[in-house]
Amino acid sequence: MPRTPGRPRSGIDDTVFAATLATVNSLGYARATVDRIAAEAGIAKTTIYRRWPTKGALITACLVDAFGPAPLTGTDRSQILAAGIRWIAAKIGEPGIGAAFAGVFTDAVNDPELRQILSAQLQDPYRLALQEVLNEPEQRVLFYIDVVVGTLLHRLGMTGRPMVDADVEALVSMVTTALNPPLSPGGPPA
Amino acid sequence: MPRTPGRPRSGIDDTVFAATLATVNSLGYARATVDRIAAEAGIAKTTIYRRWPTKGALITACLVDAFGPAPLTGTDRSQILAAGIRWIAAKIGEPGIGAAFAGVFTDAVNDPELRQILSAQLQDPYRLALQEVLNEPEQRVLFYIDVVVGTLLHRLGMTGRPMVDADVEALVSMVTTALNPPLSPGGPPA
DNA sequence: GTAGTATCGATACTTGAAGTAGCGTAAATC
DNA sequence: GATTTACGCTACTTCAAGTATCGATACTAC
Repeated sequence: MPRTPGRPRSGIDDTVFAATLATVNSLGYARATVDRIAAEAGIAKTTIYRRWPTKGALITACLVDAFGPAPLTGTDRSQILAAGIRWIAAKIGEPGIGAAFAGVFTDAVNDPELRQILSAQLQDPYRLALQEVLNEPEQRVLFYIDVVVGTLLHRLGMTGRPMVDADVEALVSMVTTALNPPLSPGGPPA
Repeated sequence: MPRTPGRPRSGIDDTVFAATLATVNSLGYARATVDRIAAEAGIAKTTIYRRWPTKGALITACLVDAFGPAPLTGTDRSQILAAGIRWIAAKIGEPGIGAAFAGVFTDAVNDPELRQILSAQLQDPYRLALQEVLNEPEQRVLFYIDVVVGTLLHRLGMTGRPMVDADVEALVSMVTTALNPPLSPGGPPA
């Protein structure tokens, strides 16, 4: 296994990710500057910028690492979707992750390049997996993602606290009902 | 009608609000600096800071002015809620308003003071009106607001474009179904 | 060993935006 | 006219993102 010459990169990615979440958790997203994250990780700020081009890219990579693969398990489509909703709700509730997610989303609103990074690296893998397992068209899956993630982030953003389990279950019920609409006495919806 | 001595404030609030939306619409929220908004309005930046303590407070006041009262009309609760959803979706689709809304919301995530302003001045009036007209408890109405506003903002944030009518109708259907759950063959939900 | 290459740490710097201070001036009341 | 309050203007402070540079370090190739 021939390696390229030069000093190899030290394995500090995990250290930086942990420092990022810890800093965001203790200081909030706005005060989690790259300087402070670097200090928390015990490395130089310039080292961070050699690996990730912008702060948004760093946070996105951190979230991709923190989320990992979605456990889309269940015996039918409703159960699979419900598992996915409970999983993302729990992740957003973990210390630092929710605030980092909301922060980078917020930054992406007016930054098309970051939006691209966020969409491609964070949303698309889960969207594609959901399309496969639910056998639903892209537009429909994107709608479910808007509903679930938007709701969870709005709650976190307006209250500062993650959504409580009872409301998560209401969300599960609402979305799974939309996925498999019940036949109503007046006939099925057009 | 006795007036206090001193030079009266000139009636520039509407001019500033219009300049704010115009600037946000043409440049995006991030580049809509207070300097540029002041220039667009043809006044000094210091005049803006004499009226609103922070940029977030300015944007919030601008949104309160732009939204106005919600038209919660209809013959039953579902129709009233549907009218409210279509109204806020249309408002968020207007040029500048959606971007300004997403921007302040984003800023509020890590700014408790701004969150307070946003909650008290923008959300609470509509929440209270909804509680009255829907005859639902506060927690339930807050959940609906999270779902509707969160979904609309997530779509705008991830795509840069407001939600199309077909998806707004899917949202209406989903939320009104949750408001008045249909009796399913397996029995009503606990 | 030496040469070459790529990374790290450290310091300093540029840029841009939020918010503040101070001052002269304009428009009102008394 | 005296007082009071708001405006325009310029300059300033503060902070964070991102960049530039340079010496030191850790590896490969010979």
